[in-house]
Amino acid sequence: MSMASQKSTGTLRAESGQAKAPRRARGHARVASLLEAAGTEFADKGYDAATMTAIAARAGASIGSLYQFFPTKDQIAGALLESYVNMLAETFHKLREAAPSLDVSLLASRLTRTFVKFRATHPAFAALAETYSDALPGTISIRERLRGEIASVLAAVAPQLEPAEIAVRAAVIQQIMKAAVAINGDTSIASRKAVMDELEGLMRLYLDEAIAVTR
Amino acid sequence: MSMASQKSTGTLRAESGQAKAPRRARGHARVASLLEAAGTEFADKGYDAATMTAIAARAGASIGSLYQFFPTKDQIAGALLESYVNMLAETFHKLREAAPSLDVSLLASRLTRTFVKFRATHPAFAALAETYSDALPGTISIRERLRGEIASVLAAVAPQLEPAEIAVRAAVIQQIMKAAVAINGDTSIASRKAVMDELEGLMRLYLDEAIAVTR
Amino acid sequence: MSMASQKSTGTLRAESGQAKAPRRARGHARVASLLEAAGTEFADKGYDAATMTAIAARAGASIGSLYQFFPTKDQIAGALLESYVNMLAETFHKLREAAPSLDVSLLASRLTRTFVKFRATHPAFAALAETYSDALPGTISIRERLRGEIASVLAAVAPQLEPAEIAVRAAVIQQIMKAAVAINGDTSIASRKAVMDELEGLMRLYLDEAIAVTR
Amino acid sequence: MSMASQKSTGTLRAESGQAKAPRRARGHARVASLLEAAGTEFADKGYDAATMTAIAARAGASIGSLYQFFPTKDQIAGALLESYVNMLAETFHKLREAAPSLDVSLLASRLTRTFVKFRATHPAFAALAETYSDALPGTISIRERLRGEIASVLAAVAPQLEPAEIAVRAAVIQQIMKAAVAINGDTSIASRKAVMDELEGLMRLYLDEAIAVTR
DNA sequence: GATGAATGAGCTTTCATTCAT
DNA sequence: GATGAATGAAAGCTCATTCAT
Repeated sequence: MSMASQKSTGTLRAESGQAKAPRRARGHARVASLLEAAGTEFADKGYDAATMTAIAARAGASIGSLYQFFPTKDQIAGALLESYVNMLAETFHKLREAAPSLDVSLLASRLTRTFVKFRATHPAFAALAETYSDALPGTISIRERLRGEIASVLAAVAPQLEPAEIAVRAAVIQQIMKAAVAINGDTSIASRKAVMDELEGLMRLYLDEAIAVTR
Repeated sequence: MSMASQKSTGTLRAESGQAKAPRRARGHARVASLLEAAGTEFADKGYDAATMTAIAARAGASIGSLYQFFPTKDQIAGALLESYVNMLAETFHKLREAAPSLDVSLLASRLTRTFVKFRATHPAFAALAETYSDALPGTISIRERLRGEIASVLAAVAPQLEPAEIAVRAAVIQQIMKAAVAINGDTSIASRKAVMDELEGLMRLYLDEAIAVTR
Repeated sequence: MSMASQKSTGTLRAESGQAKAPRRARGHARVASLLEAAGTEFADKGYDAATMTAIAARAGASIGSLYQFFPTKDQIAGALLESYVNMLAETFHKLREAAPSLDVSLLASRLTRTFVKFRATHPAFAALAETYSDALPGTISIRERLRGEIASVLAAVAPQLEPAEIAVRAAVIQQIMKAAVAINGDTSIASRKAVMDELEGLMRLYLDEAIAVTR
Repeated sequence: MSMASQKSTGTLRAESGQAKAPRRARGHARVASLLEAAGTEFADKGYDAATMTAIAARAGASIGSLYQFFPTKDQIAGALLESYVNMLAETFHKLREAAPSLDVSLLASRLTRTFVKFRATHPAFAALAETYSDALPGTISIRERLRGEIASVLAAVAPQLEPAEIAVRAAVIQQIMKAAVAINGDTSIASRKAVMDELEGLMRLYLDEAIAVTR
């Protein structure tokens, strides 16, 4: 088992100095194709079972080339995860801007489907987010960061809420979003569509309550 | 990475014939201590990083002895997971029996805390449930089985609901229960207590709606 | 480069818990043959260039078998070195007992040739002693230990000397012994025999002085 | 282990054509800084553990630039070592000129400290000298060359000695000089100062004998 | 049944060296 | 000449599993 195995050590990205940045056009292309390859590999196999060799092979690169830019398995996973989080943050920013002019039920729908859609497009996200679920001490975890984004969307539609109240509700909303992903990926559920609608209804209910709360 | 790694092979518990049952009291004690050792090892390291050698060592047994009872890593994990699921089923059975005489808010509280408590007592459960989240074709997954248990509790308090309706609602309730676990284990949340209460409120709301739906 | 590389880290045998002791006859045989193989490999290639794979191959063992008993390269080197040091200590003990009844020139000869002979019989000793020349903090280095042995021989023939005086002279004697090894192994010296004699003369001179010093 | 590792291959400096000489001032500065960087890297890590990449980095040069001037690791080590040997030769030349007018005890002191001082100023010397201790067939080893220098100093103060006699004594003196380095670097010796003095005394004794021998 | 030795495929990582720009 | 990307053999080490005693 590698040192990077998430539960065997608490260190994780502790030592992960940033992956060496490419300084040439060729390098940029390589990094991009390596990240993409890593994405498919992690999605296919999960973090632990994914191998550096396989990632390099998928990218059509030599193992040495992979290590040139990502000196550890942790680091390529970290880089990938960071890009995912940034994309998600971007999505949330847009949602925050659109939110005030949005019908509550539409907002509920958007929120409920944000993670679901993202996961469909970037299937490695779940595997990595799970592996890197705990933050380093002194760091902000992915979960925490995304919760902050949700909070800012919520603040945009329910400005009258206290920050503490927003934080609590953002945490709940985040869980509903995650639940939607779980449901969506659970092939053992006969009527997934119905459950998804139910979840969306719950989200709407919950948002309504938040918005109406002090009115 | 091991060949047994869940995602790297499609085999999983495929070959898992039942772990050989011990014939004598001596054997039962061994099996029990091996399972316990596996539990702490999996909880500490996660499925992938846990090693058969470490499990045997924790149980004070030799590696050969471990393999006598559990011929693969999969099988000891499977046996452990099964025992956990049985314990949970037992909990749900009790809850189902108590449910009709329970206040809705009390039932909400019980449900919300069932997984939370169980995870506190059996920390390996989460690690294994995650690893073995997907069922073998033709098998029933853990998730599915637990959802069935939840459904039966729900049926006990809302007998007027159609089976399909119950199935959908059970799926949602299961997600709220999982959310509770997530919240409870997320140290990055400032006011975990408040979020837990909020979640319990949501559960109550949802149960109320179910029970009242056609009345 | 390995973490065990002597100069890149100050740690060396720091983490080297003792190599796992064999508990079966077969294991003992294996350990013996592995140590012997390691001896020839280290002698041939030096510590850094020696490979674990080559050691296992020389012993006719699988790489796994080697690691069963010696979990790191450091540890097999350490075990080997320790056995060498013990053999040398034994030699010194015998010399100490014989010393009082020995002619000074004979003692000089014996001392001068002790390391030379040992190195001829155990060619890996030099390579390892060099690599592990620095002691861990709180540990006693090989050099130090052997110096102690020399001191005890000296004390046996010059009992009137103060301990501090003995320590100083033991250090010098040790250097002459090492010099003898160097000379003996230096093929670029035309008249090695003559130089060896010269060195032996120097040793005799130095011993004489020590013995006569306060008489 | 690298292919260049000295003991693993018989090649050594065999292929070491001279490192390409730079044509311009710019190049000279580069070479100088590369050599200096190599010096600190070898001193820090030892020959094996030192990496070409690290040397280039220390010099603020690219790896390609390093290889432009020193096409192999062997060659940069060789060039460095040669510069060291030349410096030492220079020191010996001066000593030879001063020797006739020097008190024997002063000469003893100078000789004893020559290597000690040099090593303090050029800590990589020891690491490299060790690595390249054996000469290529047909070549003259460093040790041999320095022994020649010592011989010429000795000849300056003891002109009546036969060349063969001088060669033998030079070999012994060289060993005492090396012993001084060893003592000086051995932190496990309580009274290093006393041992150094003792060694100097031995050197004086030995020189006296040489000078007086046929007078 | 218990024990612990044996196995070897496979993993992550390193680094001297080469090459295209 | 400088740069940094590319390469891949090879190293140390792990661990599920098998087998002889």
